[in-house]
Formats: sequence, structure tokens, C-alpha cells
Amino acid sequence: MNKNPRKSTLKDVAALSGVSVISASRVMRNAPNISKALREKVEEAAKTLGYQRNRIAGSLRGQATELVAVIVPSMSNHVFPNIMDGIDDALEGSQLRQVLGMSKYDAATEEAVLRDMLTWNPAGVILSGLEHTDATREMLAHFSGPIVEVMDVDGDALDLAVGVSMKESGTLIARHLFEEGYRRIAYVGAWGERDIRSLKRRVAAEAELERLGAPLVTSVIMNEASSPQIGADGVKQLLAIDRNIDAVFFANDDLALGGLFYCQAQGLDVPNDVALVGYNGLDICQSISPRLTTILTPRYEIGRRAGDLIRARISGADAISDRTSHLDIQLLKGGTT
Amino acid sequence: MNKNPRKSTLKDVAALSGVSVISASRVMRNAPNISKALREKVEEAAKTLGYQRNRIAGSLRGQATELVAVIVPSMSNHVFPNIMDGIDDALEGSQLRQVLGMSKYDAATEEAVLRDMLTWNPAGVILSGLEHTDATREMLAHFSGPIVEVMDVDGDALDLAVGVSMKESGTLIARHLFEEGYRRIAYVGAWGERDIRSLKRRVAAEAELERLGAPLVTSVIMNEASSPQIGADGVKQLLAIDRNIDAVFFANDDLALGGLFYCQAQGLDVPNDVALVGYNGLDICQSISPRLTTILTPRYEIGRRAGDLIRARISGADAISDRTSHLDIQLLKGGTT
DNA sequence: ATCTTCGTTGGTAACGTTGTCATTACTTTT
DNA sequence: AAAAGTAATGACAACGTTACCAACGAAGAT
Repeated sequence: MNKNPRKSTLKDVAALSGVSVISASRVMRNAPNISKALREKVEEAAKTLGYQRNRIAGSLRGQATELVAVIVPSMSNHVFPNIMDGIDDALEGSQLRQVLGMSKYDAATEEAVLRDMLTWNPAGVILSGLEHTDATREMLAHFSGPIVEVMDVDGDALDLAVGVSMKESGTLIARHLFEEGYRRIAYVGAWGERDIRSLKRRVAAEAELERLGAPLVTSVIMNEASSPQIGADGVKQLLAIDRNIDAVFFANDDLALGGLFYCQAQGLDVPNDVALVGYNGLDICQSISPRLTTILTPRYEIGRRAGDLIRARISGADAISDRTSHLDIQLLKGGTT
Repeated sequence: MNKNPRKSTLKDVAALSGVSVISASRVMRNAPNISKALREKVEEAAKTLGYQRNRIAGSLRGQATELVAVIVPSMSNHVFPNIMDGIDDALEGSQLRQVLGMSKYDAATEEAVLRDMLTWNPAGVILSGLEHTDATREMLAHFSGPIVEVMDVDGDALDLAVGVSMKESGTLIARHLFEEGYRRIAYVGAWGERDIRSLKRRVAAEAELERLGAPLVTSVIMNEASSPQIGADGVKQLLAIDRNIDAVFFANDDLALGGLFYCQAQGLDVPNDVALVGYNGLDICQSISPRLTTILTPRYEIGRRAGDLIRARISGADAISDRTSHLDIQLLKGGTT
């Protein structure tokens, strides 16, 4: 199995079909002005030899790499896989491919991964959020292709940004809880709050609650990766600190879901004893009963637009009107508030 | 922003530090036998110029690409992101990177994506399942690097395989339901059963139920991608066909979860009126109440091993004892059976 | 003092493709 | 029928790196 004396190259194809290497090249990449006869000869030879293009060689000569570096914090919740689905669909039909890296919610790791990625000379870069190390910014300042920062639009984009406002998200959660009459509100986060986007939401919500006259009672930040189990643990800790809390908002739906089940298991009445709000609008949380009150983020759409922007830029459309695409979020009122 | 007159190359670094290009190259890739003086000169020059390696050029000369092609069906449930997390961790410390493609549970798409991927001359290939088109097999037969097929081990691997047995999974589900006393058992699938692995499980379960004398009553295959909503719809259809069903097993946990909530909403007693079994062991389904009876698949571990195998092979360890790594599954008995 | 050996450095030639320009063959125009 | 285009093909060099081999000097062996 798996032996190949030597891969055949354009040279072989050219030799077999009796044409020049460059003509063979033109046929293989569908360049214009090729006679039908030539095309057929070359295509047949290529087929006989099982010829495969070598894009490494092509990229070296041609500069453009047709690789898009995508750096996400993690795959452990649905957010980034959904974004990548969108990117994949946007890139379909182009020759572009995603090369993947994970930063684990750590800016220094992001920097290292980016440094490595750039050695592949990618055509574009997609990364998460607007916060990066100075070295990351420096590297990207010298990068000549499109750069899209996804998820967060509260701040200055390096180049292009697609996402939703964390500030708006946090504020919306705070207002909703206040309007529904809750006054003793707490927060549960995870990842040691290294996820800057959830931190921004918490801060915005806290500020809004302050403004409304119902300041955040307390918060529990779990150090672990977010999961339902950690959400349950978080609520448990919260209630141990203060049993009079009447609402909890979570960094995301996974945590909230765990919190919800914990409360139910404890015999608490949700939302009368305690109200719960998540973030993201995962469909799993919309199929349970009571449905989780949460904020729907257009994750697929964000990925899709990011991919579209990369393509647009690469194909020369330099005139992208808005550097920042601010997408809308939507409060999904469920039965937990 | 984003202009770069010209990226500096090894030649520039060599010129600035007054050494030969090849020496600069050796310093940049930590080759042995470099004097300290030379190393320092070169590193300083590289820093001054902001030199970045160009691995496209390096790969062309050196053959090895340090890219691993990863083709998964979809990112829409947790299975493949979890596997990719495992791969990423396994690849950490090497210079290898994942290049991503999605087949959408379609063998022809897989073929097209693979064809494209191979033009990047990857060092290894990871793909899902053991079923591929003839053309895919043909391409892979000519591929010289390691090939790992993940998730399924029921069949012959092209090269290496890591996963669990679908047959064993299906049989285990059937036995469990039978042992718990259920006799009127039905099945709900999705993706139009284009996911061959869930099909294999269904077939195995069906055979075992037949053998045990409690043949499958009926099954509903939804055409859509699997989601809780589709699972709920599936159960609804099932109960419309036959109200006497006493147990349902699902192609996966997402469907089962939706089914569970649907049954609860309909006022059915789970598991007394109807028992439910999922597949995968997603943690979200283990934090709800009742916990979902399901089969835990070691997804992260599968990715991890796949990555380890790729690395081992690339670094010359040709002596991999077992071509197929058959990992264990585990029945998680929850409150739904 | 001469011969090895080894650590260190350099020169040359690829790797497989494609951009650029040149050339040939074939139309169309006047 | 000559001039002027245009379509089709080819030659060459280059992209930035590294494999391979050669060469140098210094240290150790004889």
C-alpha cells in the first residue's frame, strides 16, 4: 500500500502529450486561449498519468496561497464550529481552504499560532475578537491580505470585523432582567474570564444594572472550560454565597443549561425563585422546557460574511464599504425569566 | 494599512548578517553544527528585518508539507469538533497544521474535497469513516503519507483506523433495551441516513433485536440534519404511526434530547410509557434530568490518537503494531430506560 | 611535521509551477 | 495582396528555500 515511485508533474504530462510544459500548465488551470485539440491532448495525458497539480509550487511562483488561516479559541462549544461552517460555505466554489489553529482563549498562544500560520503565506486571516498581543498586531500590520476579526465589534478592527456588540448584549440582558422585575442579580462565568468577550458582556451588564439602580449582587467565575456541569457548580456556589439572588445570567448557554437543571433538581421554581439567562441561542436550549431565555447570536452568518469578505478582497474588490459589519442580536424570551 | 513593499527573504537576512544564504537557512531552522557567533549574527539580522520563514518554498524543495488534511462530514454536532480538538492537541509541538474540509455526509463531496486537498501535498490525511468512492480510494492508494480513518472500525482500513465499532454499538443498544424489558422498539434517524455510521448502528441493532425475538417495529428517517427539533418531529411521526411503541433509540443524542422533551411535553412518562436511548454521550445530555441513556463515544481520544498516529508515521516510526485502534464504548445508563 | 577527523561554512542545483515576453499561425481589414 | 490585428503556443526565468556536495580550518592522532 501507499508507494508512489514519483508523482507525475506537468513535465511528464507535457512530454506524453507532446506539448510544452507551459501549455500543459495552461490547460490544467483553465487559462484562456487554448485550442480544443491541445486541451484534449493534455487532459488525456493528465488522466493517463494520474496527474495532480502541485499547488505548493504554484503558490511559490504566484505569491497567492489560497489558504485562509483561521484561529479560534476552542471547539468546545458550538460557537466556533458554527462560524467555521459559515466560512466553509462562503469559501465553497473558490479554491480557498481553511487552515486551523486554536488559541485556547490565550493571547500568547494566539500569537504563536499566528506566527506559525503566517509562514504558510496565507491569502487571508480570520481570528476571533479584537484583543491581541502587540506582537500579533505587529505581525498583522505587515500582512498584506485581508484580516477579519469575528464575533466582537466593540472596538477598532485591524482591518475588517464581523460580529455583534458585546456591550449591547450585556446591556440587553441587564435591561431585560430589570424590566422583568429582578433586582438581586448575579453572574456566573467560566474560563477564568479569559474569554474577553464574555468579560465585556459582564462588564456592560454590570454597568447597566448599576445605572438602573439594581447593582450586580455578586459573581462567580469558574476557572474551568464552560460546560453544563460547571454551570451547575457555579450556581451552587452562588446560592451558597447568597440565597436571596433572584436572577442569574451566565456567560453562555452551556453554563445556563447546567444552572437550570441544577435549580430544578434543587426544587427551585424557575423563574419565580430564580430567573436564568444564557447567551448564544443554541438550539438545544430552545427545545427544552422551559425554553432558556437567551440572546441569539448569528454565528453561522458571522462566519459566512467573514468568508465572503475574504473572497471579495482577494478577488480585488478593494472597495468594501464598511470595515465593520455589526450584526443584530435578538433576545429570545423563554420560560426562565 | 497593510502594505508591505516586499517581504524580506533569507537572502536579505544573509546579506545583512554577512553570511551565506544557506547558513542563514540553517540558523532559522535550528540545524545542527552552527557556531554561536553565526547564530547570533543571523538571528539579529532576522529580527531587524522582521524575517518570516516561507514554508511554501521550503515545502517545495523539501517535499514534506507539514499540513494534515482533515475531512469531516460536518461541524453541526459535537462529534467532529471534539475529534478536531483531539487532533489539535496531538499535533501540538510538531509543526503540523490541520487543513479543513467538509464532506456534508456525501461521498462525492468528500472525493472532490480530497482531490483539492491533495494538491497541497499534505503530509497526512485524516478522514471520517471507512466508506469512500472508488476514486477516493484510488487517490489515496497513490498517496504516500499516513492515512487515518476515524470513528468507525467495522471494515478494512485504507491504512490506519481509529474508532469504535458501530456494530457493537448497535448491538449494545438492542441488548440493553431488550434486557430492560422493552419489546416494541422503534428508531429515529436523520440526514436521510446518509451518515453511514448511524445506518450501520441501526442495522446492527435491528439484527440483534430480530435475533432476540423483538424485531424493530418501525423507523422514521428524517431527511434534515439532526437537531433536537428534528428528533422531536421524528418521535411525533413515530407515535402517529404506532402509539404502542415502548422504546425509541435515536441516531444520536441531539435527536434523542429533542425526543425526550417532546415526550415530556406530551405528558408521556419516560421511561414507563416510552424509553429513549441516544448515542454519543454529549455532556449536555448527562446534565439534564432524567439523564439520557446513551452510549459514550471517546471522541476526543479518537482525535488524539489519530493525530498521534500521523505524527508517529511522519517521524519515521513505520512499525505501528495495529493498523486499527478499536476503542471501547460505554453504555451510560440514565433515567430514560 | 604530516595525516585524519570533525565541526563549520559555502556554492550550486534543484523542487514544480507560472509570469512575462516572444513567436508563430491564422483572421480580418483596407 | 499587404497590413494589421488576434489567437495559440512556446522559451525562459523566477519564486524562496533546502539537499547535496565541496571546502576550509582547527584539533587530535601518529
